[in-house]
Amino acid sequence: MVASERRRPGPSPRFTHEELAGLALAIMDAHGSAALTVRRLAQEAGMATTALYNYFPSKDDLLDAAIDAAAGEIQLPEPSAQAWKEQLTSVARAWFQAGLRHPGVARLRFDRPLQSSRALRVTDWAIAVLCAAGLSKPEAVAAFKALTVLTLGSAAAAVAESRPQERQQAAARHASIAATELPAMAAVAAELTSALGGDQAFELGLAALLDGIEQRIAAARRSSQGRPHRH
Amino acid sequence: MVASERRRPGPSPRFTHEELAGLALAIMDAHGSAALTVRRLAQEAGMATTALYNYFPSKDDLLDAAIDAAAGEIQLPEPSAQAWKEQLTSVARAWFQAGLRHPGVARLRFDRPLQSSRALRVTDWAIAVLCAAGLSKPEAVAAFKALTVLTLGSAAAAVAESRPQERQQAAARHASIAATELPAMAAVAAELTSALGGDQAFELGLAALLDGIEQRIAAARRSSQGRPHRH
DNA sequence: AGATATCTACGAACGCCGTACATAATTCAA
DNA sequence: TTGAATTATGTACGGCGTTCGTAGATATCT
Repeated sequence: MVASERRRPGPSPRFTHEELAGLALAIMDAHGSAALTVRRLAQEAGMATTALYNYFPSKDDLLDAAIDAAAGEIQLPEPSAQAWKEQLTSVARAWFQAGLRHPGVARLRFDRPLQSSRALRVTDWAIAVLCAAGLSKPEAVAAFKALTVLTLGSAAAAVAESRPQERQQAAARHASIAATELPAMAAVAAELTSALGGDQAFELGLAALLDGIEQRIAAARRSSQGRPHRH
Repeated sequence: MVASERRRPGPSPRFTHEELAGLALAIMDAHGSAALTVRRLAQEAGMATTALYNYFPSKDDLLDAAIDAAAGEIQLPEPSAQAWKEQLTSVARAWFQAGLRHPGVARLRFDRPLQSSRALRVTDWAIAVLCAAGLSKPEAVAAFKALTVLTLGSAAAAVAESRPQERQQAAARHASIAATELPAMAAVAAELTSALGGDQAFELGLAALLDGIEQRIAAARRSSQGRPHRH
């Protein structure tokens, strides 16, 4: 059974999985996620189209590898129970920025659950921080999921809204909003079109979400200290 | 210029846009968003493939119409400044449930900004509620964006995680987590695999986010009452 | 009524896509 | 040297969104 220590004949591979994943990521970054096709990646790598299937069994696995490469960019500080809020804020910001830097990666979070090893490293860190801050296990898991959804969702939405074509259409629509039918939107039309909407929404959402989580922690601590044993 | 009041010769269309959009939505609901192809929709409608292009100039516009149909299901109460939190909670829940009912629609929020008329109706309502609750215009816009990202992102993530194939893979991965490498995840492995994870994360995130927004409103009110005019 | 303009419906075809398969070329162990 | 294992290549298939030329239906105008 341990006989998998056999030799490895045949020509040596011309690329590593890392190189191909990085190249795929670069194509998506430069030309959008729709531009990443098997044919194009093979061409830019200088190999035949179907040779890619010696590295990845399907395009799906190739995408997973590209996501993993992007997830590797996130730096994680040592968990600290006191500064949990600041730490989660800075890591969420880094995650958000990585989503902006790699358009088309953030939205993949909502197609498939991201389970690559480098992404799990972030998950593990965040859950450790949330548990150390005082959340119960189920609450920590739920809070982490809400944080990733807010972070990567904001990044994906900001990317979608930042495409020039979409910006023009949105601006035109906002300008033509009828005050009689959509009074509230007409009143805030200027804010809707503002350029940094995505970042502001993320920052407000992140701060509010963490404030709300802090309240939950305080409430749980209070109730457990108020009547420590129900007798 | 007003001469566009001409009559309309030619055969009468066999379908309305609403009918086709509803049929497209039904196909996505039953068989997943990938199953909605131009050819399949035409076949189920009993028409030739290319006849669809007499109704929608591209598949993109067809998708917009399907999203619009789903957005029409959301019921909106009369805005009330006192009960803003309860109202936003119930509407966000309805929005989330609609996302679950129509898998593949929620994730489209992160591909394109959703600007259809029936979706804008919800936007208008929510911004009116947030402004009436005491938020400034930019804050109301940012808070609304954060709310939609959390709501539809949670729905999209819950849909992605609920596919049987993904559930199996996730369960297998959680079971094989090495406690030495990912200690926090190993400690909460049971919670990670739990079935209702998506709903719980959404509920916690929604409650925490609204609590955080309430804090902001209270803080703004306090500071404006403390020194009402700066003189 | 007939002619005409305008609309819907259709079928064939184009250029993409992901990928299965058969085959050739390369490299190692025996 | 021989043979097995592995990578690389070219061809081909079915499906996709979409374009285009054309045929049929119908409301208006002469």
